[in-house]
This record gives sequence, C-alpha cells and structure tokens, in this order.
Amino acid sequence: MEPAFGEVNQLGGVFVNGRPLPNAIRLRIVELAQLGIRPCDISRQLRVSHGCVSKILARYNETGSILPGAIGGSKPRVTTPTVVKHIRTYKQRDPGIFAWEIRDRLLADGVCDKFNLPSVSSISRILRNKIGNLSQQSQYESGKQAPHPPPQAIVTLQPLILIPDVQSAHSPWHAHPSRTHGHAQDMAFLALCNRYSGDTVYYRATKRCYKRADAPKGLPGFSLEEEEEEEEEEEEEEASLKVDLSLELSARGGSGADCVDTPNGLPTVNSYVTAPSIPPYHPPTQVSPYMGYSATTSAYVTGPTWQPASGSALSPHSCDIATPLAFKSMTASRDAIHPVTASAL
DNA sequence: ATCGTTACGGTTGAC
DNA sequence: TAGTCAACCGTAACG
Repeated sequence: MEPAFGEVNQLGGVFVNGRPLPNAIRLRIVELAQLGIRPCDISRQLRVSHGCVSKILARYNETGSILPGAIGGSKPRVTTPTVVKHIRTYKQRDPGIFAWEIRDRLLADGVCDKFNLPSVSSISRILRNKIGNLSQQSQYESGKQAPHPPPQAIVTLQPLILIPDVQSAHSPWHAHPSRTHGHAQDMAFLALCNRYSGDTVYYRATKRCYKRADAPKGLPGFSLEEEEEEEEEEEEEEASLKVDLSLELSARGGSGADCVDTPNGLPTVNSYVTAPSIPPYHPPTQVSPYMGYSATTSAYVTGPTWQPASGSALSPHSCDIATPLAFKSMTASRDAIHPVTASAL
C-alpha cells in the first residue's frame, strides 16, 4: 500500500522515498541539461536534489536511458533447463570433456550467447550437482588443462568489449571504472556498445564494484568459492542486462542508426549556460506524487494529478514536451509502450 | 559554488 | 501466504 503523500526535500520538491521520480521529471532533467543548463540549476529549478540530477544525467550519458532501473525481483538464471540439458548431452557424448570445452560448445552451438553463457565454475557445479561424475573428471582435468589457460582462473581481469570511440576521455565509465552501481552500469554500457560495433577487447582491472554492505564480502582474501559465486552472479547480471537493454533499445528505435553522432550515440550533456534562460519552476501544491504512479512505473507521467497551483492542465513540473514520446520500460512487467505527452518549457 | 560519491531509509518483486 | 533477499530509488551530507 502506497502512502497518500510524498515527502518534501530541502529544496521544497516532493519525492517518494524509495520510488523513482516520474518519467516526466527525469525527462525534464535531461532536456534541460541538453539545453546547457547546469546540473545545479536544474536541481534548483526542478527541486530535485543535485545528487539525483547527477545520477540521472550520468545514467543517461552512459545508457541513453532516462528510465529508472528495474526495482525488485530476481535475476534470471543462466543455467536454464535447456542449458543443463545441453551440458548433459555434451558430457554423455564425451565424458572427458572439460567444463571450459562445454562452455565453448554452448557458445559455438548457439545454445548461449556471450551474455548468458555460464561460467566454467557454473558448468562445473552443474556437472557436480545435477549430472554428477565430475570429481573423476576434475582430477583428469587438472592434468590436462595446462595447455589451455583456465578461463576462470583467479585473476581480476574481466574481458569487456568496447567501441574504441566510446573510450573517450569524457566517458564516465572510462574515467571512473568503479562506480557506485559499477557493474550493472558497466554492463548496460557494454551492452549498448556491443550493439553498435565491436570486437575490440579491453580488460577491466577490477572485479566489480560493491556498494554499501556488499563491499566487505570476501575481500581481500577472496576465496575460490566466493570467486565462483561472484562469477556466476556477474554472468547472471549480464544475462539480465542484455534483456533489459534490448528491450529499451527496441523502444528507442532499435536499429542503432539513431546513435551515431556522439561516442555513445547519444547527445552529450556537458556544456552549460546560465539558469535564467529557463522559465521558473512551478512546484505542485498537490503533494501527492503517488497519484502519478500506477501499480508499476509504467503508467505515471500523465494524469489528473500533479497539477500546479495555477490549475493549468500541464504536468506538475511544467515539463511537458512538444512531441509525444514512447517509453518502453526495462522490465518484463513494464513492457508496454507508454505514451508520454508533455508541453513546452 | 559546484558536483561526484555514498550512507541511509525506503520500495519492489522474484523466490 | 509471509518472509527473505537483492535489486532499485532519492535524499542528505560530505569532501
């Protein structure tokens, strides 16, 4: 049950703790930034904390999305029954096959792609837990594996495929490979990059980025078991993000042809003008942001609420745009196209 | 003054 | 069905 009213931040803006800002405001933030308005001025105008503005703009620059991430739920697993079945088949055909060979075959046979390919350790776990007979193979494998470097050895290098142009000095990812939401954003960025080109392989010399309480886990004495779990988690994240990105990119036009002007194919948001060039912000007097939300994030933005004190029919933050936009949310539960109408500045 | 980062308290949805 | 977990959110504060 959602509360009836939001809270008011230090700038006088209304927000709902734990819930994303309405798409209209997110869009407005990006629009203003593209007009050259400084983030601090955007913050003041829209009465959104500067940290939030910063975060939304950073996300937009990295992924091209103004949408919030998927909240809640679990990551889809990469070790689907189909994958397990194929692994079992490979093992039955060649009992001496190595986990890394199975991995290669899953990829070569098109059972998996690079985004949902299980790690060697995951395959090993499947062999051990669901298929059995691995212990014998492990001994065999330990002697045989030398010529082929174990892909999942305990190193901190992760292959990333990047478009060289994207590796510009201004790329937030490049400048700060470890970010608050590092891995997810890295992968989102990676997926976006992959779409448009490339096969230039770089390596990121960090495992992943932790936030908050995640951080101390197993570090620095990272055990093999933890490493395996980390790897599996990361690959599952990759699989999840691939789905997310494909959904969103399809909503954005999909072909990729619309993303060629800038390094990441998106308008950059990095030049500023002064604030007075934009009209003043009129905060809503109706402090009920929830009315703009439906059960999911899909249906907010327009509606009878969020009306400014003036009583105009504009959206509450006066952030309407001239052209109706269609947003497609990043999760399956939000996969409808949502028209967003808005009026001028 | 500005802005990146992060602790915090909160929501959400799959399991 | 309720609880747990891990994702996400925006704010506030710090540097």
